[in-house]
Amino acid sequence: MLHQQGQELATAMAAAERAAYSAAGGPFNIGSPKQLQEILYERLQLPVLGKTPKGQPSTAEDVLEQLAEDYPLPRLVLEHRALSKLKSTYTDKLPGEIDARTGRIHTSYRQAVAATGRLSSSDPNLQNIPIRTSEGRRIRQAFVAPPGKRLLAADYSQIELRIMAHLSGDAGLLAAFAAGMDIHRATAAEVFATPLDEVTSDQRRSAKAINFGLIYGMSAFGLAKQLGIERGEAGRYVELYFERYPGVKRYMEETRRSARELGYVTTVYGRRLYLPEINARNAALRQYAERSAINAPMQGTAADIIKRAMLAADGWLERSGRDARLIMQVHDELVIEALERDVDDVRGAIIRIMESAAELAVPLRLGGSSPHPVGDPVVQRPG
DNA sequence: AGGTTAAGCGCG
DNA sequence: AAAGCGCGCTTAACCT
Repeated sequence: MLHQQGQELATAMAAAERAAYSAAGGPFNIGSPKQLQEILYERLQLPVLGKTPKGQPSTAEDVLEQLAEDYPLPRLVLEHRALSKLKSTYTDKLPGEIDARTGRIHTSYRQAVAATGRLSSSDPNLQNIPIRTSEGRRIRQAFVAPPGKRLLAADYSQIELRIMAHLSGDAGLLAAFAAGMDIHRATAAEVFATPLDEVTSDQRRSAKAINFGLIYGMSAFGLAKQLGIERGEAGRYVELYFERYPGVKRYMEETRRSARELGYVTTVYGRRLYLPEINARNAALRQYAERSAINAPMQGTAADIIKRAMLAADGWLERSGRDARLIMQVHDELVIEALERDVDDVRGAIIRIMESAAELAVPLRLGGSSPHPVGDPVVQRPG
């Protein structure tokens, strides 16, 4: 199955490569940043829209994406890169990771790597198996349950934004989650002063970028870059957001203040992240620490919660006496393997356990809208 | 030959 | 001056 996809990827890569040579006016190593940089910025004289940390003209994805609007070569390079990433990292490698004794792929989780308390997965990393593109999703189809069993995947819906609502106590955000609203749509309606059912897809997309940006401590500059709009306009979005959700603004300010005073931030369950550079004179270092201060309580609390859910789920599965177990964790998602005949029971229990793993000021809910994951039935709430 | 770093990109 | 958090893996480029 992966072998077949590998062949197809190779063919598509060769086609993209030939087209790229034609657009570049001659052959070159398309995988070589140095050669590509020469072709783009010296031979073809394309505008330099970004630099690498070392000051070289960047050939990174977001830069090439912008250049692709006006020139043919960048799109072909991006296509080739996407295909090459899938083939080299997944299609070619995963078959060799199958354990001879179990016939399965086993990852290793480490508990003391990620600063926020997340698990990290390696050898191989099973927390970055493709899903965002259709070609990438094909790789997931290789992950299947043994005969008579099924895989269940259950992921939290917007857990970090729910934690932001909990931590900030913002009335508008709490109300939106209490009402079970589509949070990005609700944000768009507020920021753009539009009735909920008149929110455009563009407005929702912008609101989504704002919501994610908030979790990451992003500035108006970063938002502008992300949305491809003027900085002033991005600044107005942020201003409007904070007017509509003043509790969030207060929370962000208080988090920075407290981090400066204490030198650390904490999650809801008390995990600390120390930020020695929060008072640095060097602005870049200090601002990085500030963004970490904003992000860590939300990312870290989510990590705490899913760990509680893992313990509860494992306990329930064990006590239930069923032939069912936790297979893996992907930050806000658990994957369970169960007998076909037990699937409905296990699904119900997992939903209950994950949703009650923490008592926040907003309900915890599981996702259901996104087509999902590893193999088969996505765990959804009925109705 | 073997190790390290930089650039890039897969996921949440 | 920088500008969006947390990871791990692959390839190219550079080094010993």
